[in-house]
Formats: sequence, structure tokens, C-alpha cells
Amino acid sequence: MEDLTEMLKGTLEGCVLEIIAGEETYGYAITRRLNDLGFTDVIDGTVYTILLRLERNGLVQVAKRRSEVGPPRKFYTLNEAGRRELATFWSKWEYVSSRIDRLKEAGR
Amino acid sequence: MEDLTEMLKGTLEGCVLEIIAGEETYGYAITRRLNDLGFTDVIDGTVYTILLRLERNGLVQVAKRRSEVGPPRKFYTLNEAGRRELATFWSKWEYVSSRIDRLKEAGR
DNA sequence: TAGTGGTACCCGGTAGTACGAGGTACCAAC
DNA sequence: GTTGGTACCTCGTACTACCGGGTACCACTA
Repeated sequence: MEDLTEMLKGTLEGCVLEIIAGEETYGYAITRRLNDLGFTDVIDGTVYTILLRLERNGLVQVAKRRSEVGPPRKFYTLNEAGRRELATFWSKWEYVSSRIDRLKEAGR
Repeated sequence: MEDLTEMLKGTLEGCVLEIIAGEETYGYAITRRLNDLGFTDVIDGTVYTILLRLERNGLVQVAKRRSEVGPPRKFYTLNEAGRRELATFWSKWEYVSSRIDRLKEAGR
């Protein structure tokens, strides 16, 4: 599936939040996870900008730890504000996607 | 539901295409339709920019007709390219929304 | 020990989209 | 003749994902 970038706007950040909520993880691994989920064209640069935004907005806690296979990793965890943000993301998603699905069903 | 604007990026144009596919209609009515569908904060300026884009991209046919209750209306119909674009929009939507739903389900 | 490949992070600039805030104009009714 | 609803448009802004590039750690090997 090519060129999903416009459709991912506004949802990719929520996906990253959800992945972090699932387990403490780091940028490179998040990119891989998104690619495995089917968002094959999402690149690391995009993920890092999202992570920096999350940090700037005070939604995550960051811990830098050394790795044995490369440079140090920055591990991310959701704080209370991040969990709230994730909850509102899912409620927005529920709201929008249900209405779009309804429009789709109506048209056939 | 407030501030859905980021999440609507990339999907609003598809919604407009679907509405036009349903029946020949015009900008002001499309805005009302979107508001009724639950996208209460979508304003006419946004819809008109989308319609001009559709026209510029050769996806619609336009017919100006006078109204009895106000200024003339520009009625839009999908052409063949527009129907193809609508189909690819729905397939992208299916792809993206199913994967996001899967991510959501996995996380609980 | 120079080179390669995988891991891991970041930055500056660009494109695309929805929105905000205005403006113009037609028509009916009071 | 002013108000309110209808109907269109335009310019600038904010936000987000992407692109292309750079830096650096580590293991392996020619």
C-alpha cells in the first residue's frame, strides 16, 4: 500500500503512544514495530520527531541506557499525562472512524 | 468532540468524494452534511478548498446553476477518475483503519 | 587497521492539508 | 434598508509526516 502519509497524520503519534504504553521501548524498535504492523514506509526520522514532540509535551519519561550491540538507546515510558493523552486519542479515533465507516456503509 | 483536525487530514477529501458520489451536490450542502455526520467543526472554507482541489485534479465535473433562495450553486459530480480515486481512498482507509484497530485490540 | 554493515540517534528544510478570518454577493422578510 | 440565511472564494497560518543528510557505537573481516 503506497503513500499513506496524509492519512497517517494525526494517528501516527497515537500509535506510538500505544506502542510505548504496551512496553518500555526505544525509537529504533518503535520504527521496526510500525513497519511490522503494516506501516512499511514509516521511517526513523518521522518516529524521532514524534518522540521528541512527546518529550517536549511532557507525555513521556525518558531513560538512556547503553546497549551491547550499538550506541545507547533512549527508552520511553508513558507518564500520567501520556496515559490521558492516549485515552483521548482512542476516543477521538473511535469517534472519527465510526463515522467514516458509517458514511462508507451508507454509500452502497 | 473537539479538535479532530489533525485526524481528519487525508480522510476529509475522501469523505467529500463519497458524498458527491452519493448524489450531485454543492459546497454549502456538503458542509452541512459533514456537520450532520458528526464533523461539527468543519467549516465551509475547508470544504471549498477541497472542492477546488478536486476540480484542479480533474476528479469532478462542475455545473453552475442558479438557486431560488440565494446566489448560484456549483454542483459537483464524480467523473471516472474521481470514482477511481474514491475506490483507492476506501482501500487505503480499510488498510489503515484495520491495522490501527488491531493495534488497539492488542493493547488490552 | 581500514572498511563494511547493522544499530541508534538527531537535524533542517519541504510538501500537503485543515483551519481562521476575513470578503463578496444573492435573496426574502421585517 | 437592514438583517439573516444562503453561497462562494482567498490569503495566511499551524501542524504533521517525509526527505536527505549527518554522527556515532559496535562486531566482523580482508
